[in-house]
Amino acid sequence: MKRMGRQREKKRISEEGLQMVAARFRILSDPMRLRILQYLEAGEQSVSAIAVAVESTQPNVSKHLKILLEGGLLSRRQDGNTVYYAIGDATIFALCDLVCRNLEERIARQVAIYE
Amino acid sequence: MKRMGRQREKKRISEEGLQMVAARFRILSDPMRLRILQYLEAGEQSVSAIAVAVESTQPNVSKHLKILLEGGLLSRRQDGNTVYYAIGDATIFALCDLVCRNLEERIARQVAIYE
DNA sequence: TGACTATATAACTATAGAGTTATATAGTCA
DNA sequence: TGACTATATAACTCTATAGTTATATAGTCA
Repeated sequence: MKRMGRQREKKRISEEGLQMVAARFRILSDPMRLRILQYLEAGEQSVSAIAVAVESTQPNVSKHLKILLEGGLLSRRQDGNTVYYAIGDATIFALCDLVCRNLEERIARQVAIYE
Repeated sequence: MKRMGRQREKKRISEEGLQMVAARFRILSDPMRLRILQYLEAGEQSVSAIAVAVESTQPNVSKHLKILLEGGLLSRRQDGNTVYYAIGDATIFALCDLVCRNLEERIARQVAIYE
């Protein structure tokens, strides 16, 4: 017998819930944002450092950081003139790992066809 | 000592890999597609049945089904005149569960602030 | 064959959003 | 204060895509 929490156990997700889930996936559906997240996996970084690392412009990176921050995926810390962003929700890496593993399997299966 | 597979163990993801991951997230970033997936969780269904269930038009549903099929998330089976789609990759439900759990926690935390 | 049904596709509209350039904001330091 | 730096925002362009309507395709059955 499982834990029978308030939800879980094969319940439908409400329309509002589906929109929230879709919005979360949408945040992760941009390569630039994934690059930023991957870069921040090592620890917090300033905006300008991130811009250099992901090879984009500062305004573009700021915009993406805002999206990630408002999505709750990052945290923000200001020290004097510079602003540091860091991973605020490590769950995303579990998500990405799932997707990566899955894609690897699919590719492996495709390759297997030709062997 | 862990399994030391070909990849894994904190490796960077290539630019191409990031684009594939982003594309996968993009497929899941639409509420209508999530509705379709949720409906199909119970088992395979015809296009017209899906259209009714998700309250959309047949052409619109067909388009989304194509996206999901090409993304490898669905399988397709034709029987005479009607076409049945089914979940082709159950991993997506693990993904959605992760996101849902996460959102629930976030909401719970927000609520807690006001108690 | 022709009438009918189920699904797919084409063409179009409307909107969202990624990137750019220019500028505003806000902090530091002389 | 003014010069300088770091970040945020505004305004714009361009592209992608969700949804619609109309039509094409392909299967069934008389």
